[in-house]
Amino acid sequence: MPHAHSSSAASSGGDDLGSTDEVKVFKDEGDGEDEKRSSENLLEEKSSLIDWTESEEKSGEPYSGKLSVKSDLSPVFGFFSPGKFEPHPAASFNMGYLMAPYPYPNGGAHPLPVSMTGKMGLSAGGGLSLFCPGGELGQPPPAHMGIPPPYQLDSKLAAGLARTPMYPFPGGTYPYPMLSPEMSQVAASWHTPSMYPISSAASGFRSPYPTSLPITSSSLSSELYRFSPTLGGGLGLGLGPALVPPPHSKADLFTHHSRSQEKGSSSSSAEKPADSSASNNKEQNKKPHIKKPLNAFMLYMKEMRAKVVAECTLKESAAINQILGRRWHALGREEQAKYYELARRERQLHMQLYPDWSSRANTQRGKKRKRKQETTDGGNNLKKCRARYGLDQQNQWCKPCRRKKKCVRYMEALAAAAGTVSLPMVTPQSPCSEEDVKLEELSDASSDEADTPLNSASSPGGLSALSSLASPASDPPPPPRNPVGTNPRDANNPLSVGQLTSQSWPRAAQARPGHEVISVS
DNA sequence: AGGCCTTTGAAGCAG
DNA sequence: CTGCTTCAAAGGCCT
Repeated sequence: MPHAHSSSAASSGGDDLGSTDEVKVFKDEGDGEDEKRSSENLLEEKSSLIDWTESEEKSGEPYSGKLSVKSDLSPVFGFFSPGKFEPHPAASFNMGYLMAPYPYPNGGAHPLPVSMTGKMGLSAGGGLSLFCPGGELGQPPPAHMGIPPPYQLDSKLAAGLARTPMYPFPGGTYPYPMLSPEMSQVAASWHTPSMYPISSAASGFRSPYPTSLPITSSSLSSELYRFSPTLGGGLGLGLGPALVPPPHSKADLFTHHSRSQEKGSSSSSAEKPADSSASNNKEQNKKPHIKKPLNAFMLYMKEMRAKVVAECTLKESAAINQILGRRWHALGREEQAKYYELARRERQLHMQLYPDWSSRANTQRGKKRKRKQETTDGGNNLKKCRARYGLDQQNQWCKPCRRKKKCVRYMEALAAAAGTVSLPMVTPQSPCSEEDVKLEELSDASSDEADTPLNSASSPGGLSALSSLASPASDPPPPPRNPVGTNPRDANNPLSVGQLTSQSWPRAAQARPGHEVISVS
């Protein structure tokens, strides 16, 4: 492992093995009305403290742990939504593999009020509501309950690194709160606690892996639980509904419940393949649909969606996702690291559960393939719009051009040539909350920094290209976000299954449409 | 009823 | 190797 944080780092990046970290409780100190609606729930759920104890990492047994439930305190695992914790056989366990220390009891239900964001963070110190509420900035929570960030980002880098903005904002700047000196300090020291309740429906995390056992609430049964790699219950991976009963049958293993699948149908997804057999061929029906594991951003969205929905009146996911995308970029790197780590575990678990699964199977599924994106014209079409209307009339561009934000490349290329990075073009998204307004204000105030090339790296890969420049030699080197290491199936992958290292960052400088990283050379 | 929108990241495929 | 495409979640909107 070329980087300092190999598997050993996973055991030292904040949580000593064998030690027990007491979960810091993030509690809303505010007294607004917002608390009212969940105060009762909060009180009720301040009944447990979950301590996560990691046992020593062993080869082939990368993650075994023990979860113990205490009383009197409501746990908040950083961004992990705590909630009512039902004592479960898995509350104390020692699983052999990939058991994530993220108890997500109650399906991710969160004891803290949703709409408190308006008065936390920002109002307190001009910071983000994403950050510590109530001014409790003194001590960060455990990194991610035993999962150290891939590496410790030095504060300077954390302060300076912003990613290429994906969204237009008033003033042509991107609201990177991290650019604020205050926020840089916060970012360097804090993990974002998830302070918001997540409705059970939208809650926490879906159960991407087979679930079948009806728990208590039928409406929640498919959402709250996910099964463990051992299929014997216990803590599920990461975020989601952690307590997962063993599936009844193998068929259950391949049953995915998701809102999208259940959309418009009262039948579960498990039944759906048979229902839609008319349109699907038999082969496809035989093969249950195994969904892709959620990536880091998806996990983040899952957690934060309810919060944004609560803050905003709008419920359209498209708009919500835009906001979440902004916040994702505004998120500190350590925060993101947690999600990357979780996503990595998701993939590992998924791989363990479905060794033969390939995403190709999903793309070739009976479902009507989504329309191809401008393949007929190829990339030329994108250039046509730009050439046709120019950058100043991007509203004239065709949808795909705008959607793919090809202009970003163009603009970034120009900016790179000029030594600065300009903004991407996207349909404007007005902020829905005070927080977002503040985000924009912050970005305006710090637009100069934001426009520096250093801050233009896309997340998170873009950071890699720049981090070395930004970080002094004495700083811990970032993990090599090399392409090789990202695919656990890759034989060369240092993070192959069975290993758990701190390396969790995605490919370096992965070029994405509209999210291109400008290499600084 | 089902696709679209919208986001980021992962993975697969084509050239 | 690079770039493109699809899918993962979500829910209102649109056809």
